[in-house]
Parts: sequence; C-alpha cells; structure tokens
Amino acid sequence: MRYSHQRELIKEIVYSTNSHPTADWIYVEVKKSAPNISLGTVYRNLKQLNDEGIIRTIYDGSIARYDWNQDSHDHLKCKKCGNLIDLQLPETDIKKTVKKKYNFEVDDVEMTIIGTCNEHT
Amino acid sequence: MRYSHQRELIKEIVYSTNSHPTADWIYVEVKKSAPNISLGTVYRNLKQLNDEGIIRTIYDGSIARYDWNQDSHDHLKCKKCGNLIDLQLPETDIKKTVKKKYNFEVDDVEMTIIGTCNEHT
DNA sequence: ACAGTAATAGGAATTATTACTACTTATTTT
DNA sequence: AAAATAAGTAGTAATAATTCCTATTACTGT
Repeated sequence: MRYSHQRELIKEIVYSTNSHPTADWIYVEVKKSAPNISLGTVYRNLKQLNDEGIIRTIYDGSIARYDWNQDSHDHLKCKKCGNLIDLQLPETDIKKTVKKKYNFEVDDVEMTIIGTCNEHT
Repeated sequence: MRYSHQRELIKEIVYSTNSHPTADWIYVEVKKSAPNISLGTVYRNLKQLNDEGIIRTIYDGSIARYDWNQDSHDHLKCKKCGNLIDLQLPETDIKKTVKKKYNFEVDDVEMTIIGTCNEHT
C-alpha cells in the first residue's frame, strides 16, 4: 500500500475519536483539511485501512462505523442517544464453549449490548 | 392491526425457515403464492411484524434479516458460506456485570460469533 | 527525471429500504 | 346486507449508503 496524503488524514481522524464515526462524518471532517477530497476516496481508504488491520469496521444496525480500537472489545448502544460506548467485558470462555459444542472455529466475537446509558435513565 | 392475506403469507414464510432470510428472499418466496405482491408490502409487513413482536430483525453486516425465534439467542456466522446459525449460549451474567460496572440498563445482548463452520474447515 | 502503477476527484451506478398515491379490502356501523 | 371508514396494497418514485468507472494526478524505485 503506497503512501497517500488522503489516507493519512482519514486514519488520523478515526484515531482521534472514540465516537465510532460513520463514513459521512469522516468525510465532513476530512474536508476541513482537504476540501476537494471525494466521498469515494473516503470509502476506499476506510476499506483499505480495514483490510490492513489498521482500523476496524463495526456495524450499527445497517450502517458502518469505524473504530481505531483493535483490542477485542464490545459495545454498549444506548437506545435514547444512539451512542456506542466501548466496554471491556471479562473474557469468558465463549470461544472454547462454541468450539466444543458446535465444532465452530471462532475468529471473533461481536457483542453489542442494547439498553439505556446512565445519562438517559 | 387488521388482518391481511399478504402479511399472513409473509409471517408463514419467516416461520418456515431457520435461514434468517432477507427481505428480498422473502419477496421471491411470497410471489410464488401471491404473484403481484410488491416489495414495499414485504418491507412494510416485516416492519409491522417486528413492531408487534411476532418476528425479530437482526442485522448481518449491513443487511437486515428476519428471524421467527423470539428466545434470546445468538448467532454463528460462517465466513466461508455466510450462513447464520442459531445457538444458545449458557446465559452468563453479562447483564449484571454491565449494570454494576457501567451503570447501564440492559435490554438485550446481541452476539454474533464469526468464524468457520464445521462444513468449511 | 522518468516510467510504471497506485490513488484521486467527480460523477454515475447499484443496492437496500422507505415514501407516495390512487385504488382495494377488511371491519364497523347502520 | 349495504354503506361508511380507515387500514392495507400495488406500482412506482425517492432516498441513503456504498461501490464502480474513467480520465487525470502523484508516489516511488531506478
């Protein structure tokens, strides 16, 4: 993967926030420093960064969000504000259980906990 | 919610399979018995059935799938064949942990385990 | 500095889903 | 049972998110 200014900016934006931004939000942000970047470029680079393992793509309902955090972690989704909050649950032995019980080779466990955050109860 | 023939057919189709069908697949199926049903009708009814708690909507990446199974359960997603397989993991105390640690009122836990199923290892 | 090729801008195309509207049908009222 | 009413439908247009296409631009190894 060859260096590109645009990709660098996109990467920095994803790495600068914990808000799990969408492609569109990133597009708006990156335009501040690269006014004529195109949305296609944003999507292409997000995909590349994802494929290289530099960022991670998560799905919030039907839309894609991007996360710099590569550690295995889960998300809380607040029904009221829609925010996704990172959390680290104690690693249970889901992997082992699944392997034993279903003979399924586990790569990743994606967990989203849906409810109401402390600011909206 | 008033009775409708179309909705009844759609419900029966969702209840007849464990394959977590997409709206499009359901559309193709239901056309066999109601040839001039429209895709909009399929979507509208799936949403209604979901809102009434008769079926459940799950998201597989960015696309919606529908599931008759109302019990709290999880899904295995095979990277190779793309199939979603139901599974019932032993109820851990995720809810309690999250409540204590993050003061977050949990309604639902969505878990998708990604890997390779026994037919594709 | 230059050749080779990956990356870009800008816009068109695609896919999944929702919205609109005139007509139809299930249910309620008479 | 016929008329009234309101929810549901078909067909199509519209939207939103994402991907694709193409002529041009910009890294990078020599």
